[in-house]
This record gives sequence, C-alpha cells and structure tokens, in this order.
Amino acid sequence: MRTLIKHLLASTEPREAVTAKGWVRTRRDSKGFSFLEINDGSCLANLQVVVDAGTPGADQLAHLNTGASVAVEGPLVASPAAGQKWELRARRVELVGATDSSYPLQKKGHTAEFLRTIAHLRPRSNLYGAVFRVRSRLAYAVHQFFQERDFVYVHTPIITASDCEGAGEMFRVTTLKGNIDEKPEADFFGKRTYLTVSGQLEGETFACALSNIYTFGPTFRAENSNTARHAAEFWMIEPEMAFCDLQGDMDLGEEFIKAMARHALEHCAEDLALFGKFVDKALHERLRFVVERPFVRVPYTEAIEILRQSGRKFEYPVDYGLNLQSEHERFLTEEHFKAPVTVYNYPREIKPFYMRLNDDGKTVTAMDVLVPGIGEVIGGAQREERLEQLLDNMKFHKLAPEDYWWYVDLRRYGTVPHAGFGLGFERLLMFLTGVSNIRDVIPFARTPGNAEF
RNA sequence: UCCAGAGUAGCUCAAUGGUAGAGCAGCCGGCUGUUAACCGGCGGGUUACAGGUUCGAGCCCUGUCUCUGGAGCCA
Repeated sequence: MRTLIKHLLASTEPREAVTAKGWVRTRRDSKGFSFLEINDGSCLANLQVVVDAGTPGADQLAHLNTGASVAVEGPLVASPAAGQKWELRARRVELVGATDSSYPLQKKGHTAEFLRTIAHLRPRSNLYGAVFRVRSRLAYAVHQFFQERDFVYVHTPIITASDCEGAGEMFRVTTLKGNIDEKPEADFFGKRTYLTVSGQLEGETFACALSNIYTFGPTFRAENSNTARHAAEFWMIEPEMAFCDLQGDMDLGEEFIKAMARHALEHCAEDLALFGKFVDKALHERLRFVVERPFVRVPYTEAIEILRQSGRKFEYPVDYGLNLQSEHERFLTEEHFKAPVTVYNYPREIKPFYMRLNDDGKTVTAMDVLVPGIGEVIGGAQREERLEQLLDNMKFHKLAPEDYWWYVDLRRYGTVPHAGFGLGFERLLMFLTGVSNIRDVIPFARTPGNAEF
C-alpha cells in the first residue's frame, strides 16, 4: 500500500514498513550505498531514500537517474543527518520506468522559457509543481467561498451566440466548410456561434431567479495579445447578486480577494515559501497587507485628479473621459496608495451598455479592482435594471435590442437591482504566487501561435 | 498588432572579423552519511533559417522564423 510522501514527511514517529512511489529527482552515490531523492508531487519536499548495496533491486541503481519512476519499501526512520527529519531505509527498490540521456529536466535550475517548451514535463519541477498545487487549492477555495455564502454554481454555456457586447474578439465555432459566412443558417446551430467570452449575461438570468450565483469556467478571447497577462483560453469567476448595488459588489470583490489571499497563506505555506524565496521576495508582505488592510476606494473622477496632480509624466494622456492606462493603474495601486484600489463610477462612454447609469447622467456604476504587480484583477458593475434606461443605453452604444431580447426580458418581468463582477483566475494566481507570466500559472497555455500540447 | 532586445552543445552561458570553449547534465571510474554531494576521465556543434559583404563571418548587412521585455486590447 503506497503512502504519499507528504504524509510520510508529516509522520510523528518512525514506521516499520512503508511504500513510497514517485520520480527520482537526484541520486548521490557513495561506496556501498546511495541516496535517492524521490518526489511524487504530493508536496514540494522530496523523500530521502537510503539504498545499501545488496538491497533487492539495488542492481538497478545505475538506471535510477533523474526522472526515472521508482517504488521503494522499508522502514521510515529519523534521519541521522541534517537536512531532513525522516528518511526511508530501503529494503526493496523497484525501477518502474527508466529514462535515458534525453530526459530534459535537470536537477539544476531551468529558465521559464525553456520549461514552456516542455510543458508536459514541467510540473515535475519544483516551481511548477508548486504553482499547480496552489492552482488546485485555490480553485477549491473559490467554490468554498461562494458555497459558504449560499451562492449557486451555474454552468453557463461554452458555445454561445451572444457576444457580451464586444468583450473581445471571438473564436468562431462552426461545422461549415469553405466560406463560413455564406449561409450561416445552414450551420450546426442554425446561426453563427462562438466560444464564450463571458458568462455574465447568462449569469444575470440565473441571478434573477436564484438570487446569488457564480460561474467558474473557461472563457476564450481571440485577441492577438502578446503579453504576460493575456491568454486565449483562461478561467473566469463571475458572481452575480440580485438585490445588490455597487457598494455590495465592491464589498464582495474585496472580501473575495482577501479570502483567497488568506486561504493561500493558511493552506499553501510550503509552496508559498518557495515563491517567496525564488520568485517574489515581497510576496508574503503583500499578501498579509491584502488580508489585513481595507482596500482604497476612489471614484474615477478623483483618480483622474490624483493622476493629474501627481506631477508624474505619463506616456498616455490623463483626462476625464479617457480610459485608465496600465501605467496609470500601476501608479495608483503601486505608488500612490500602495494598496489594492477599487476605482468606481466611470464615464458612460468607455463602459458597456449593461452598466447602470448614475443620476448624474454621465457616469455608470462600474468598478475595477487594481492590485500591485498585476493591475486590473476584477472588473464589475451594478447592472442597469430599468427597462427604458437599458434600451436607451443600447441605443447610446448602437446595439440592437432584438439581439439581446432574452436579456432585455429580465427587465420586463420582475426586474431587480443586481450587480456582479468578473475575475480572471490566472491573474488571481499570479497575484497570489508572484509568478509574473500567465503562461506559467495555466497548465497548457493557449496564446497566439501556440497550442502545441 | 507596434516598439526594443535575444537566438552558439541536452541546459546555462563564453568566444577583437582569424583553429567554436566552460560549467552542469549524460556515460565510465573513485569515495563509508550525502543535501543542486564531491574527485578523475570520456563523448557531445549545420553558431535559428535563407541570402549578401569579405581572403576569411558565431560576430557586419538584408529578409524570415521563434522567444523575451514593454505597449495596445482586456480578465
């Protein structure tokens, strides 16, 4: 019966006979015996195995190179040397699967660029093993957060005919051959369909029935974006709350990010320590800061004033009615406030039709949460719940109401104030791990020109 | 897509326009407790690709491809 290495290393007393299985990280030979470092991915640390010459299976030692898979059994004993608490004294060793000299992973450091070219092997490295354990744990934490607050998990469609008002370029889904725009009504679904860029509109329909809902699933953007923060396929979390306004929306977003940071600190300590040491020395300080301090909230108009009076030369102009550029967002969160910042009440012109128009007639109830190092991590809004105003917004943004008939219906039948936001799971992971490239927090990154694995 | 930089051994990197090298990895050997073990030895190259300049190009020029950083779009 195999025991995971994380459980072996957490032992409180020696054990008479255990079996460990995993992959060899390194082997150190001495005359008469060898040390094997074995990792099975259950935790960051390796299990040290001592194999004496003459141990059954020790004749295979020469093949137990870095990368080989192995099964060992024997007693778990306190290690007499510094460096590890426990070690396994092998009574039997079995080479499960050998490697050869072409195995690309070494025990020395590799660059992230090289490891991306071997995405099928990189989870066997310390850093990527840690990243993907944290990813799994945080996915669990996302569900826990919402389920504990009585949010209902809704599976919004992956294939969709609505485009969520230009949230981005879309991937076409079709079974047609040749010119796919010639007769879209002959296509599989009888109309043009795409991979979803957001589940928000569908999510709103469920919030207007089940009160508080969230989605958590893959979304797709066909943008030709070549940055460390964009992927063509990424996972998005989109809560939506009925009978909720912008204040409640900002409260939830802030609470959510704090909860994720707290969860990572409490449940991923060993992996976070690795990130703190090799990836981002300021990680722990930043996470504790996020957990302990309230976020700064500032209206868009005020943010513009702060930027104007900063005396800072920006590459892009700062003016009311213009979008905040990356450099502006970074200044606000990293330099001016030195804290996560929620900017709200943006000009109507630069935000989508579904956001609620404020009484000033000029701004809408949008909010963006900006965090140091990443920039925008949350984008949300209170939605326009008034039928006439929604139709007016659509006219303002030159959209046809009949294309959104089911969305408009929500305002026709028992409309309620409601609000929600979207949060990119990978960007959250970047923030929580300090890893600076989105390609390194998703198992197999989809970026322009890259779908090898 | 735009701007900048970079492509040399499996990996990380050297090499004034003049015989392509080191460390690590691999293989062989040594070492009685190692910790990215250590010590000795061996093999390993179409210098991203295609042209051009030159007596001579890894190095200079042109084009292409890929990657990285930044920007735009956004999450």
